[in-house]
Amino acid sequence: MHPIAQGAYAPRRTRPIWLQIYDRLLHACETGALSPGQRLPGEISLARTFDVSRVTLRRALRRLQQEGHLQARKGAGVYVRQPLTRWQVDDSGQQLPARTADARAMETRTLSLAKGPPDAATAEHLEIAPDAKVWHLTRLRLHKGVPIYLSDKFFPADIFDRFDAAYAPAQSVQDVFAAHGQADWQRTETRISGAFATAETAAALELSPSTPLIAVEAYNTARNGRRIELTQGIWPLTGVELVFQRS
Amino acid sequence: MHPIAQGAYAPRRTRPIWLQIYDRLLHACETGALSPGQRLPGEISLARTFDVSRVTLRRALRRLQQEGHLQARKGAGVYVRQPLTRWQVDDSGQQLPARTADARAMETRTLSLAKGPPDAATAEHLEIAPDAKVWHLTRLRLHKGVPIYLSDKFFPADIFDRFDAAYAPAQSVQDVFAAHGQADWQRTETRISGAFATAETAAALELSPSTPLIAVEAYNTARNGRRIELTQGIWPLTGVELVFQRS
DNA sequence: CAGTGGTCTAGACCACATG
DNA sequence: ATGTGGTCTAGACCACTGG
Repeated sequence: MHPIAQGAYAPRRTRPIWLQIYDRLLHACETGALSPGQRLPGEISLARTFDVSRVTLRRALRRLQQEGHLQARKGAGVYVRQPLTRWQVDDSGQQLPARTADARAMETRTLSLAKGPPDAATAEHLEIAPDAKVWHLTRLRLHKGVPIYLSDKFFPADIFDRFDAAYAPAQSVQDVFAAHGQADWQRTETRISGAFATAETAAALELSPSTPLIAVEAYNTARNGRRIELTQGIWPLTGVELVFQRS
Repeated sequence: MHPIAQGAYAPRRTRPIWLQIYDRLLHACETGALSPGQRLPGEISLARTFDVSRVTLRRALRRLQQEGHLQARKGAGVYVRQPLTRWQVDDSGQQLPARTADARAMETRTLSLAKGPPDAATAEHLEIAPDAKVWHLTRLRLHKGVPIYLSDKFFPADIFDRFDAAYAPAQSVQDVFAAHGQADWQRTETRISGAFATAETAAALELSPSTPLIAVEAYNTARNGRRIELTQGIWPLTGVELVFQRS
């Protein structure tokens, strides 16, 4: 028998079996008995090991997936995720690029960049005409190789006529702003809410579908009051901590 | 047959049955076919209505509970929740009490107020000695009678020697600050992360256990740098929107 | 191809809330 | 006492992944 499953269960009335299994698996993740990247035995096998039905076992696994400790891949198996980052975003002043406890381990991957007509909601957010054009930038941020943040950014194309050329060298939005004479801007509004992973967003973040997420929507505004950027981003509910500081 | 369940299901490969049931129930909540406060038929009956097993039906219900549209009460039934508030908290400047779109519909209920020794973590957060004393205030905020925010607040007792007397008249922390000569303070740090409802927190917020939550931890600091308040609060993941604005 | 996770079924027992 | 939701079981078929 696998060592994780050793020992009898506490009475069911004190704590459901599936939560006791959750406890043991979580403990195994935290102590390193299950190491990141490792593949778990199959669910049928695991259920036999824990001496429960597959349904009960899956309930424990589902909770661990929602919390980001495990990730199931259909047809492949259940894998132990890298421990989630407590990501500290300092959003005071004009400090846009998030400072991180371990900034060198952060990687930004550009998934797509294209110019086109905005949908109605985006046009309204940016306070532009529906027939104007916008740049649409989709990026993924990874910490130690683990995707932790997926964002869509929108910029009015009339202001940033050379977005792609300015962005390409360093994948830096700040560079784009600077190249278009937009050095003086401010993060004027940040909205935080909740959501659940769709099939697509789950795939991008390497999470199980239906995982709870935190969603952010933010505007950057130029000195003259014009909105020059709309950001919509999501990250896993657990394992990321957002920090707002004021001196 | 209940009208909500009318019509055949789309092929299972396009969308799982439980998600199709979820879709229909959600639509019923949004259109008012299921009105707030209403009790749903029992799960066995509902499963028969939707022509699925109880397990499949419960899967749809669970998702709706996680999103705050429904709430199950053991032994009593499943009820339709009041539509969730999009709660806008303006946290700029010294504006502590959250401004709300409909402030008159907000109610604050004090659950407990007591003076005692802090636990180790609280002492560290408030930067006080472990053997100092702190006031511990637990409150619940309701919008239109629906609990949406549960908070624990801690204050160093050496500063606020008459907390209870100053707090009682208006249930106002600001009044306590004013009565102790602490008019000049600042919200210096706000940390946002995720969590899941325990049995206790679920009961207080009238949610189903294991519902995903957003958690906030914040400090208020006096002019001299002394931390005078620690707040730890939680609210349902969905249905609340936190807004940070800067002019 | 075999094995995986995703979905679904038809039962069952329990603790709990309500009338 | 009845009915409720919470938990659990032992099966089954499917789509997908991998060797």
